[in-house]
This record gives sequence, structure tokens and C-alpha cells, in this order.
Amino acid sequence: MAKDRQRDPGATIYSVAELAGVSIASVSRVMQGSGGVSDKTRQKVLAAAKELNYVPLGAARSLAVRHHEAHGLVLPELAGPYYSELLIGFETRAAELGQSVVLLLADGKRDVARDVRRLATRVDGLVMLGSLCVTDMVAQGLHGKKPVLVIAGHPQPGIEAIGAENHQGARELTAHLLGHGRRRLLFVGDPASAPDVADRYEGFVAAHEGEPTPDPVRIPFREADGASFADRVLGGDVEADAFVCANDELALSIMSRLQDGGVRVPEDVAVVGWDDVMAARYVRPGLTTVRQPVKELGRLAADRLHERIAGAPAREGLEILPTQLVLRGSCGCAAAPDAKPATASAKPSGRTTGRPVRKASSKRTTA
Amino acid sequence: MAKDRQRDPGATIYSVAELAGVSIASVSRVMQGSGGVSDKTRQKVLAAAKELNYVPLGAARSLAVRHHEAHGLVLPELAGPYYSELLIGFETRAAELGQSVVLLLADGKRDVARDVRRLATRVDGLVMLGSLCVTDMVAQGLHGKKPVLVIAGHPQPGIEAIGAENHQGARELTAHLLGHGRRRLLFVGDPASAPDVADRYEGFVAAHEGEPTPDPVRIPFREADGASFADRVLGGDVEADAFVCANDELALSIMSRLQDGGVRVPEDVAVVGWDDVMAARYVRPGLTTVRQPVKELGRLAADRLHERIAGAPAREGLEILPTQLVLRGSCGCAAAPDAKPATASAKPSGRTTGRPVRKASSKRTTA
DNA sequence: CTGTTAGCGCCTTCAT
DNA sequence: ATGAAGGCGCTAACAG
Repeated sequence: MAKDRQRDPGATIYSVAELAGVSIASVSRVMQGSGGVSDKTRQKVLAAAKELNYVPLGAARSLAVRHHEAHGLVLPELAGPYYSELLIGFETRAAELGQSVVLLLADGKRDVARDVRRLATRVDGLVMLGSLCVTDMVAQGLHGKKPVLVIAGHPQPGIEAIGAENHQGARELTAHLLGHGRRRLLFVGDPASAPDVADRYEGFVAAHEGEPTPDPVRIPFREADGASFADRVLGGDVEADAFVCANDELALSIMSRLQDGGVRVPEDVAVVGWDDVMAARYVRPGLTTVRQPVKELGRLAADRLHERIAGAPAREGLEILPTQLVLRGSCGCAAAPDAKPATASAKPSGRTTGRPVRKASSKRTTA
Repeated sequence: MAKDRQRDPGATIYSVAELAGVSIASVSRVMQGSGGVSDKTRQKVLAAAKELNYVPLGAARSLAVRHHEAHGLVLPELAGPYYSELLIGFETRAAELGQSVVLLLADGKRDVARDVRRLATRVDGLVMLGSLCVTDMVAQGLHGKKPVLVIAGHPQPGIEAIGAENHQGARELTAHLLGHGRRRLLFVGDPASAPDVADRYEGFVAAHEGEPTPDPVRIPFREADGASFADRVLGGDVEADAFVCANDELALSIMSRLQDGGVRVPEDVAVVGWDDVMAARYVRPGLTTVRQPVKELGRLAADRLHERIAGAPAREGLEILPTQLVLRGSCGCAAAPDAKPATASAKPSGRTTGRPVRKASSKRTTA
């Protein structure tokens, strides 16, 4: 529709050089501060650049240096605080490393694989969430071309993976509920939806130490799904004295609807979540949950990816960050006012699940 | 540290062409589906590309076509749901338009202006939030080079701005409180921190219709700030029967701390927010607030930016999207169970503040 | 310290 | 339908 897309696309390194009366080499040197330029020349160049309002063309530089100086990040979605924090950590670290971040949200996309391939076209490497079903394909497809790193997923040969501890944390959380005298626990969330949820479910089962455990309630993670499940509970279709939810959004929506329906939490039923989102400390009773070092995960991802881009070989296995149990009222513990996020009530001696460990890759990838 | 950054950076359009036994022109045509290629040739190329695991170099293409095919987005931060939703809407629309999105978070950066300039290097245009203090400088600096669009800020000549309605909504919200019989309202939040907060404060003042209004409580938007303000209230330093907060996070933290301190909401004091975050409907009483079409704002931004990149002239003035009052219990209204977000209780006839309007740019930019 | 020059990988007329 | 060749803007030797 427009013949010339931009009214003044000009102002290249040439025009600046010309105006400054120097060669393009000098302009280049000044622009990227590679030194070796006299002060007088620098001034002339800077002045010319400013006058022409010179904005270097990143693509040209990338082509010349053979680097995009950009990290790709593929997230399933961005609802809820989990992915946001991950993104914050990632972007922060990437920026520190001088890398731009190109973001791709898989959510509404028709052909995610195609979009990821497109993304791979403009970044030096990329990080994907393990819950994305295209992860394996793409990772394999890019194998040997661009470094790929997986978060909260399973490692593959040549493909690093990092994640937060799940199994042990879920196990302790479950054991805690058992310790409160609860006997009919139900895991709410679909283990098949993501590797980390699967791990949590395994921890849940493990805590029962052989006792039979009911099948998980396989529903999605959205608020609406929690609410309708709660309705089934209110209708008497479900029998349980504690719900171990796959994440806080689910736990929150279930607890809320249950309370509206006259069920007392935690007296009649306990509800616990996972993630420690903001709302978890504002509801009454406070939601007992597990805090993940999400931002740290993001930072680590950017770091590891950068290492790989710089030529480091893929670390084998899965790197696991510790998680932390956060006890509030919804599990049956005495409710304590909890307004300061920094001092969330945790068990005494900084109870922390798992240590930063490195496990050999195998069928069971988490500690 | 590594001499060759990538083990197999090869596989260019040339290697593919060679393997397929055709010219690079054919490869190029096949890769971007520009047609005019025999089926046989196409097959050979595709096979070769797959075998070599060919990933085209985006930078080279960008340089050739003189387009980055990428939109830049500069956000102040990513805490809370507001910016996330904005980002979701933006990314979604950008992807539909075939554009990548390069994200920049201003938050922890030392030299935001520098980073934005770097960003401008690799995108065809960019969108910035009006609350960023570098907005003006950068926008001016890029003027005539790359299209720049501002969200929730003031328009400038040649620089479009879009935003959600603030003044009118704040005015109605305030009037509603007045209607509940509240007489000593306090605006909590710093109008100087962002243009849209300033607009809300003006609406707040306007609703008083000449009656004297106290100065706003100028504190930041974080939870911690709200809590410490609440402590001052509990200490008796503040006198008011209603708090009109600049956003929900502030409102939530204040309400929570107040309740912990024995203050009844809304009996003793009313608290209202702005944004309608998830937690707003989980707390008791539900938080009365104003919902913004945030995701739509993001989509619109991507759309408008794309228009500009395609050569369309800047629309003058500010485009405003309507907001919606969400009445729950914290203002004094009869609390209604509100679990389904989609059916949040709003006043009868779809009370909506403002219509999609276009105002001429002037000192006062919002409706 | 400064200028010259040869690519970087891809797209795109223009011939064939 | 296919190939040949020039050029996009910048960096990085290599001369001077």
C-alpha cells in the first residue's frame, strides 16, 4: 500500500561517514566503541550520527559478526504469575549478557512448530518449556544447529534441562497433610499435562508409602476448571478430606467455591497448592503451598543458554533447584497473619526441599 | 573461549543448493514459497534442506528485504497481571501479523535509553509504556526513523498514543463511594508516577465537584508500600472512610493489613482498586475495582504499530478504549458471590465508561 | 590512527 | 522454470 515503507530509511554508516568526513571503518569503530580512534574523529562521527539520527541496522551487524545476540524463549502461555516470573528472570539475565530476548507464546498458535522454526531463524539459541508438546520435535530438529535448553522437562542427549524440585516437595507436602490426620487425599491436576506435574503426582503417591491412592483428578489448570470441580464436590460426587492441587490457581478457585458453598477450610477439607502466587497469602485461610525459585530458573536458563552459545558443551542430565514448603492455614496449621511476603511462615530451620543437584539423565529425571 | 562458536554453523543457502543440484535462487524460492518452481525441484530442495537441517539466517534475509519483521515492546516491569496481559495481547496480534516480538523490561536496567536504542536496531518499530520516563526522549530520538507508539501516555506530534479510559471511570467510581455515604475519601497512589494514574486522580477530584479533596497519598504501587501505609492507618495517623487506590495490588495489600488489624471492610472503611486482577475476586469482601481491556490494548498496539511500519501516517491524538466498573463488596455494596470472572457483577445496562473515541491531542489527553 | 576492501547469507531483477 | 549477478549495511582484516 505504501511505496516506500519508511520516509527516511536512509542514514547508513555511509551517510554518517560522509557527513563526518571519515571512512565507514571509523564510524564503525566509534559506534561500537572498539577503540583506536582519535578523539577528534570520534566527535565528528558522534555529531554526524546524531544529526542524521543514525540507527544502525542490527541485521547487517548480525550478518557480519555471524551472531544474532538474541535469546529465544518459548512459553506455553503467560496467564498467572509463574511464566511472568520466569520471563522476568530470563530477560534480566539475558540483558546483563547483552542479549535481546525474542518471545514466543505457544498458546493460540496454529502451527507452533513452524513459529519456533521461524524464531530459530533470528536467535542464537532458545529455551523452551518442557510442557510444550513440540519440545521434543523441535529440539531434535535443531539439534546440532542452535543450542536448545528445556525448563521443567526431561533432558535428552545433547539437550540440557533445568527445573525446580518437585517429587520430594510434593512428598513432604503430602506427608504434612497426612500428619494432620487427613486420610483421603486427592490429587487435583493432570500429570499428563506437564512433566513437572507428573513428578509432583509421583511424590504424592510416594508419600502414601504403599497405601492405595486414588487416581488424580485430571482437569486443566484454569480457574474455571477448579470451580466446576468444586461444584462436583459440593454436589457430593467427590469424597475427600484434602485436595492436593497441581497449582495455586486451581487450589484458590476450588477453595473459594467450596467456601461459598458452605464448606469450611481447613476444618471440613484441607486445600493446598503449588507456586505461592500473590493471592495465596491474601485469601483466608492463607493457602499452604510450595514456593519455586521461578525467577532464578529464568536466570539460570539464560545463563546456561549463553554458555552453550559461547561454545560450551551441553551439560548432561537435569539440574534441579530447591523448592520450599510454605505452611499457612489451608492445610490445617494454625493460621498466622502473613502479610509480609518475605517472611512467609516456613518451618523452622529453613526447611528446603532438595539441594542444587545434578542427576544423571534417566527415566526418572527428578530427585 | 571457544574458537568456533558453533560446531556446524554451515548449511547456508549455498550448501543446500549444491546438495540439491540447483541454484540458490531456486532454494530461495522454495524456502519462502514464492512459487514459480517445478515440483521436482521443490522436492529436491526440500530434501536437501532437511538433510542439512537448514535453518535460514534471519539477519541475512532482513538485510536483503530491508525489514526485521519484528516488533519491539518496552515494558516497565512484569509484576502483576497488567503487563502480562498487555504482552499477551501484543504478542498474539504480532504473531498473527507474522511479526516476532522483542521484549525489553526497563525495571532493573541501568541505562534504559541505551537498551532501547539497541532494541530499535533490530525491530521495525516499537511500543513503549507511557509511564517510562525515557519515553519522550527516545520517541523524539527515533522520530522519523522508526515508528513509535505509546500506551497509556500522552501523544506527541507524530507519535500515536492509545490507552484505556481513566478520568471518567475514576470519577464514577468515586461518585459511587460518595453515593454510599462516604465523605472522607483518600486517593492512594502517586499521580506523578504515571500519566494514567494522574488521569485517575483527576477523575477522583472531579467527582468531588468542587468540594475540597485531600492530597493524594504518594506511595509506590508495591504490596509492601500498601502494607506500611495500612500500618499508618492502624496507628491512627490517617483519617478516612474510603481509600481509592491506584491499582489492585495496593488496594489488596491495604485491605488485608487493615483487616488483620481489626478494621472492618467495608463497614469501617471502604477500599477500591483498579485493574480487576485475579485476587480481587478471591478476597472477602470482593474488591470493587475497574476493569481495563488490557489484552485488547496490547492487540491494538501491535495493530497500530504494524500500520505505521507499513507506511501509514501517524494518527493524531489519543485513542481511548472503554473501561468497566466492577462492583463487589469492598465499596459497601451488598457482597455477591463472584466466582465466575465472566459474569462479574457490573451495574445493569452494561455500564461502561467512555466509548472508543478519538480526541484531539491537547494538554488534557484523556476524555 | 585511518582508509580500503572483501565478504557475511539471502533476495531479486534480469536473462535465458 | 531456472540461473547469474548485484546489492542490502556492517565488520574485520589488512595496508598505509
